[in-house]
Amino acid sequence: MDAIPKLVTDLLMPDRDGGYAKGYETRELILRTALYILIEEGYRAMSMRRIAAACGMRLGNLTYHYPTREDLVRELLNAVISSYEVEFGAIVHAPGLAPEERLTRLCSLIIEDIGSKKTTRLFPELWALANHDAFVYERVHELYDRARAPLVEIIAEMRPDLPEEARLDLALFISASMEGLTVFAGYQMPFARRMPAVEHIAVRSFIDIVRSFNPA
Amino acid sequence: MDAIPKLVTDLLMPDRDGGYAKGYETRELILRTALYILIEEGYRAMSMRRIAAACGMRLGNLTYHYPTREDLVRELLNAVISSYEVEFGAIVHAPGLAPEERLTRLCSLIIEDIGSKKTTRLFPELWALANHDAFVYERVHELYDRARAPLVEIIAEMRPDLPEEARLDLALFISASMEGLTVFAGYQMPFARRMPAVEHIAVRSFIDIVRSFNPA
DNA sequence: GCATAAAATTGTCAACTGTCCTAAATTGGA
DNA sequence: TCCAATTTAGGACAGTTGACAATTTTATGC
Repeated sequence: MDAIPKLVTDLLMPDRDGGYAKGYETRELILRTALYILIEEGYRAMSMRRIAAACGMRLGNLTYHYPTREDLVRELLNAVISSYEVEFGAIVHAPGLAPEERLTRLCSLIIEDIGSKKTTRLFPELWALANHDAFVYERVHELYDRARAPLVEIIAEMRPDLPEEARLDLALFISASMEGLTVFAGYQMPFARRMPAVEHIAVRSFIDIVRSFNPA
Repeated sequence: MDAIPKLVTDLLMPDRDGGYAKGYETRELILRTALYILIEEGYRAMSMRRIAAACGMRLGNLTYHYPTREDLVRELLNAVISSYEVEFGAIVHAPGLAPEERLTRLCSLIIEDIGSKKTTRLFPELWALANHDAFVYERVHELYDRARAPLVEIIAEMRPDLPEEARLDLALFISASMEGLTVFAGYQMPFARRMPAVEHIAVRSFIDIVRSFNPA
């Protein structure tokens, strides 16, 4: 298999404040394992015992590091979402390139990530959780806010004539449009093979609408 | 509150084959209650006891009608998804209308449904479940296949010059694009208020890309 | 190396889960 | 009206869950 560019680091752990290095490594193992189970088997299967067993440790040790399940889930989502935020924060502003070209590259990057197993499996779980958990809701939409920022910037360059609200609406549409591909052309989805063609349509469509949109 | 047009019947129960009317009503109550819990509290909260309690019946009665939880989930998804299929099957082919106008109406209808509480809450659950359950996967994508059919028809009218594959790709993009709005502008989502503006952008964008797309 | 903080083990707890079984009550057709 | 099929109640079961406490083992700065 060819080397697939890893777009997003799996987890961004919070800084170690006190404690031994061993404990820090253990917490990272725990969250990484929990993420693995979440992706492979779903949220329902991600029980404390299941995580501990998959880590090769005892339940008591897991509850030592994460006293409650809620603590663990919170930290897991923080770590996962933070890693996505870092990724999108690192998106280059590629000076000198035409805004259309930058829009194309940005969308390609996002769509490529959507096609990865991790993102295809993880985000539907997050969307479902967000509907019944205020913390997840906040954290997920905070991520999307940041992910839209570079989009808004490019749109502003292409359409300085537009009011800010219209730019936000355009960015929102483009972002939502790409996220929607997850369910249809994401990893092992029925139209995963059509992703390149659909990506082409999407990017063309995005450029067209940004160019031509009139909020009247 | 104004009367909100109900786009989709909650549930489409399978025909009664034998048994008393009472039992049929009970099964409908069970599925309706299960759906309510799924929407309000999520899949994890939808336990057999929780459903029975919310129905005001004993657990034994519930397991009489649905011996296993898997049976219940299966029947629930069948009933829910069937009701969506019926809805999309009933979409009028509105003869005499220009294809652009029919595309606009169809998209408006779908987006309006996406803004409903039921759809906004239910579908992310289905997407998450589909990632770990082959039955849900099949059933959900069967629904989407049917939902795309009228879209493909309209596109075919607008672009008889295009090869069938390109039409499917266009329909896929349009469908996915709308579904993606769920997470951002669905019921009680952060940009629910922007839905009308985003809908306008979406429809304009869809018409443009169908009109201008060149698969070369 | 030693003392101490940190980490990991082990066992327990009540609550909850899905499934199953038997007996009582109800339904609706003959 | 009566009776058999159907529906409901009620209880029991083993297994799982998250949380917790007491104990032992390990890591690390001095």
